[in-house]
Amino acid sequence: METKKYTIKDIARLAGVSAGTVDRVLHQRGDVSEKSRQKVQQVLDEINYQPNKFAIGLAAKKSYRIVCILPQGFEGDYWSSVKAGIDRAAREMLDYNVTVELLPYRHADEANYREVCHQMTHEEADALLIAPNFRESTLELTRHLDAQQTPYLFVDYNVKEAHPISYIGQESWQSGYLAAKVLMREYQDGDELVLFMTGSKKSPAEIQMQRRLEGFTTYLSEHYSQLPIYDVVLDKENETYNQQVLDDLFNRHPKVALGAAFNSRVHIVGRYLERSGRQLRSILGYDLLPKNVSCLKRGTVEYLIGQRPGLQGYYGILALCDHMVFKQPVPPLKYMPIDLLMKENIDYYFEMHT
Amino acid sequence: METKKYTIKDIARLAGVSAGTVDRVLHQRGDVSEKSRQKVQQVLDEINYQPNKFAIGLAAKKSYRIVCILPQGFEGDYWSSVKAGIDRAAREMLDYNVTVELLPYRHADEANYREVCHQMTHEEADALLIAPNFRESTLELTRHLDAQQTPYLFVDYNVKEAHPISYIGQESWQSGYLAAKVLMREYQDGDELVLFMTGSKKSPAEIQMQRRLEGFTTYLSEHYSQLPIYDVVLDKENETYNQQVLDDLFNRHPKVALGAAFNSRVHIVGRYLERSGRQLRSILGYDLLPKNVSCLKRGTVEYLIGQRPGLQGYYGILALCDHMVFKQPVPPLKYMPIDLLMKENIDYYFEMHT
DNA sequence: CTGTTAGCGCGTTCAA
DNA sequence: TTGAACGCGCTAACAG
Repeated sequence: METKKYTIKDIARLAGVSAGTVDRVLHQRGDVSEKSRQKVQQVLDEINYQPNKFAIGLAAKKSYRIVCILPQGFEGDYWSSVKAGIDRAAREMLDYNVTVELLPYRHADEANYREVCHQMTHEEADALLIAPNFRESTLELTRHLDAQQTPYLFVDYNVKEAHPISYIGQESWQSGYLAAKVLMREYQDGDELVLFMTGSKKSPAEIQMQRRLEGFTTYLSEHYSQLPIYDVVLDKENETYNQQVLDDLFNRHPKVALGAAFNSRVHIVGRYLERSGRQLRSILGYDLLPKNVSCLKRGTVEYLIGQRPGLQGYYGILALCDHMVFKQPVPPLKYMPIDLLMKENIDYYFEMHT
Repeated sequence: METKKYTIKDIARLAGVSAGTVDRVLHQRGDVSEKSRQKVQQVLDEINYQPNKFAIGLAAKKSYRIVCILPQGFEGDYWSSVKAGIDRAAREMLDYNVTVELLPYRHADEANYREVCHQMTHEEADALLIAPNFRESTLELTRHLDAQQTPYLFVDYNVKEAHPISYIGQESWQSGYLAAKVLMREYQDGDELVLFMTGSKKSPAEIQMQRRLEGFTTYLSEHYSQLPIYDVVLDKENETYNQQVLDDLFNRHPKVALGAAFNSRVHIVGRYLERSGRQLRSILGYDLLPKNVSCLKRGTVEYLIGQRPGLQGYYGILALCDHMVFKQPVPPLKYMPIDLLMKENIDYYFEMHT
C-alpha cells in the first residue's frame, strides 16, 4: 500500500495554486475560479489525499455543546454511575472542543421533567443525551429537536415514537430470565420464593423493573410452575416500615429460602438479614451500588446483576460525537452486557477500561 | 463538569517558568534545576493536565516501534484474540507514529523461544509487549532491556524477578474457585465429577491451567471433600483418541453428572456429547472461542468463563503508549474481570467497546 | 540550566 | 478571486 502523505501544500504546488485555494476547493467554500478549481480537482483525483487528523483537530475553531438530560444521581446510585461514564467521555472529547453539560431532573417528578424538557427547547445545544422519563414531555422535546435537526440519543429507556440517532440500553427481560435461571439453580424441594419490589410509579425505572420481573416469571412458569411466590413491597426510605414488612414475611413464611430484588435496593434486604440474624439460602439483586457490593462481599447477597450504567453514559457521549464531530455512522441500537457477579469475581470486575 | 483545559503555557505561567522547562519536566529530559522541577511538579499535582493529543501527534517527529513477543495464534484461539486486541490498539496508535510488530514464537518450544528472545537483544525497539514463556530466556531478555532502559510489559503471565512497567493478566486461581462454586451449585446427591485437562508441558498456559485447577479443587475440598473425581486427559488433535477416552469414561462411570475443562477445549467434550447422545447435567469451560460459544448456545455447555484476552492485548499496547508516548503513569498491575457466561447472556456480551 | 523560537498541517483571517 | 500570514499546543533545537 503505497501511501505517501500529501499535505495541502503539496497539492497547491502540484496544482500551481496556493494552499488557500486548495482549502477552498476542498471545502467547497466558493470564490474559486473554474480554472483553479479544475486544476486542483485534477490533482486530488490522482493522489489519495487524506487530511491530517491532528492538524484538523488542532486548528478547529468549531466547538460543540452536548447537553445531558438525566435524573439527578445520588452518591453511588445508578445515575451517578451513568454520570461518571459521561464525565469520562467528556474528558476524552475535550480535545475536540466538545463540552458536555448536565441538565438533571428530579426522578419521578413529572412537572419538573416537563419544565426541564421545555427549557431545552430554548437552549442552544448541538446534541443531546436523554434518559427519557415521561412520555409526552419527551415527545414534545424530540419533535422540536427533529425540526431543528439536532441529534439526540436515548440511554436506559427507549421511546419508540421518537427518532434518536441511537438507543443504548439494557435487555431487562433477558436479564430477568437469566436471574431466574441462576437463582433457581439453588432451589431445593419445598423452597419458597420471595420477590422484592418497590411501589409502581409508572416511571421508566419501574418499567425496566417490570420487564426484569416478566423475564423472571417467564422462566419460573417454564420450569417451576407450582412454586409458592410472595411479593414484598419495600419502601425507598422508611426503614421501620421495611423492618415490619420483612419480619412479617419471615414469620408467616418460614420456608422462604430464595429471594430476588428487581430494583437496586437489595441491600435493604441484605442489611435486614444481617441485623435480624435470619437467613436465606440465596438472594439475587441488581446494580453494583457500593451498598449492594458490600452485601455481596459479606455473603449476604449471593448474586448481583450489572448492566453497566457507566458504559451507557460513556458510549452515549461517544456515539453523539461520532455522529456530530466525526460524521461516522452510529449503530442505532446498543445493548449492554448482562454481567453476573458473585463474591468470587466482584473484586476483578470493572465496567469500563481503566 | 469542571474540566478546564490546561496547556503547557498555562502551567508555565502558574509555575513561573517557561514552557520549555515544563516540557523538560514532563518528559524527564533532565537539565532542570531541582527548584524549577518542584515548582512545576506542584502545579501538575494540583491541576489535572491532559496534554492535547492533536498537538502531540502533530509535533511528534519521533516514531516508536513496539515489538510483541507472543505465541503464534491459530484461527479463533486464545492468542488470536490477544492479537486482535493488539491490532486494534495498533490501529488507534498509528497516527502517533507508533508501529507494532509481532514476533511470534512456537508455543512450548523452548529452543524457539530462546532464539526469539535472543533475537530481541539485537533488535531496536522502543518498547516490548511480552507474553513470557520459559523463565530463563525471559529473564535474560529483561535484564538486557532493563540495562537499555527499554520499557516492557507482560501479559497473561507474570515473571516475578523482572521489572515490567506493568503486568496485565488474569487471576486464574480465583477463576477456578469461582468455577467450582458455580458448577457445584448443580450438584445432587451421588453425582460424580470429571475434569478435562491436557497433558502438562510446563508452559505458562499449563501453569494458568494448573492454577485454575488449584482454585477449583480448593473449593471442592472446602465443600465437597468426599466427591469422586475423575481426570481425563484429552488430546489437542487426535479425535479418535478423545472419542475412546470419553467413551471409556462414561461407560465406566455412569454417575458422572458434572464436568469442567480448564483449558479452552471444552468444545471437544461438547461435540462428543452431541454426537454420542450422552448427557451431563452441567459442563463448565474456559474461553469464548467460537466453537465453545456455539456449544454454549446449543446448551451442551452450561457455563463459559471468559478472561478477555483481547482486552489484555489492547490494554498492553495502550499502556506502553501511555508510558512512552504520552508520559502518563501506568498501573503496575491490571487484572482482567472474570466473566461468567451462559446461554442467556452470551448474546449481549462484548469484550471491548464497540 | 533556562527561555526563546521554529515548525508540524490545517483553518481562518486579511490584504491585495 | 487569490496568496500570505497567523495561530492552535506541543516538541526539539538553539542561543544565551
